[in-house]
Amino acid sequence: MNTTYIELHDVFSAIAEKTRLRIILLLSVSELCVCDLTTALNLPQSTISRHMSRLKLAGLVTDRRTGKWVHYSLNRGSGGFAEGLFNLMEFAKDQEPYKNDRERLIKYQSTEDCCS
Amino acid sequence: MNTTYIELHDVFSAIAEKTRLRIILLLSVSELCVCDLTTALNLPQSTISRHMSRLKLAGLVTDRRTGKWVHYSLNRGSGGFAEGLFNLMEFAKDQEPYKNDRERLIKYQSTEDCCS
DNA sequence: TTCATATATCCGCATATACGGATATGTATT
DNA sequence: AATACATATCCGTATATGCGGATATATGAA
Repeated sequence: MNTTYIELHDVFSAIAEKTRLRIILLLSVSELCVCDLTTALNLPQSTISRHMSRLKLAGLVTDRRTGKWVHYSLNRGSGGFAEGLFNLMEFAKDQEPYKNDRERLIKYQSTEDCCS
Repeated sequence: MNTTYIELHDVFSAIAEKTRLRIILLLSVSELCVCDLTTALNLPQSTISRHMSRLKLAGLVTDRRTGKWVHYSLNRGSGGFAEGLFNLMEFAKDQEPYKNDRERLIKYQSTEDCCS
């Protein structure tokens, strides 16, 4: 009985929040750590961390610890549902605020480097 | 400037509610009027009507008036995004409470007939 | 062990939204 | 017009959830 039983409501309510949508759209580009997201979205660390925990619980992201840093990435290939959602959302990647978020992240990553 | 601009958050927050999910899964079987949904879900009419208005605003359903009755159906083929969502959700149709809702609706439709 | 840094969790507050009875609107029918 | 029925909207209440500073935990360096 270890089959992952997906509840539509759990997944959709995890996605139905503006900040978490921004996070997902950023993660669709590359794996990121909490400090990356904090900078790109200009939000307190506790806010980001809380959202990541929610996304993880819904099975939408996975985390990987490397020393002090925790790297999050989209949980692709986990059976198809989450993957299907991510693909559907792609069309919005050049809308705001997603496009701006991506640019801010790239600019930041090219200068500083929180998780070296 | 009449191109329908889809906001991810609007659509997902419309879907991320338990009753509205049940409504969408029922509509994926057939077009229904408010009285059908009220019976199948055993909820007050005002509750159903309010949810329908929300789903319509998000572009997920369309309505069609016939006399006193308003028939709602899924807004398929409206560009792909909503359609894609509906297809993704199909996998859950035999989970509860969706399966039970469907059976209750069918049983009711075979006896009474609110919208004749 | 002590300190610094990254992340997670706690907690009180503010806000958004679902609820459902009451009421309004719309559409026949007589 | 008066009535009946289906649906939509209003409104006060209850609940869920996001917020962010404070604090706890985890890891590595000195």
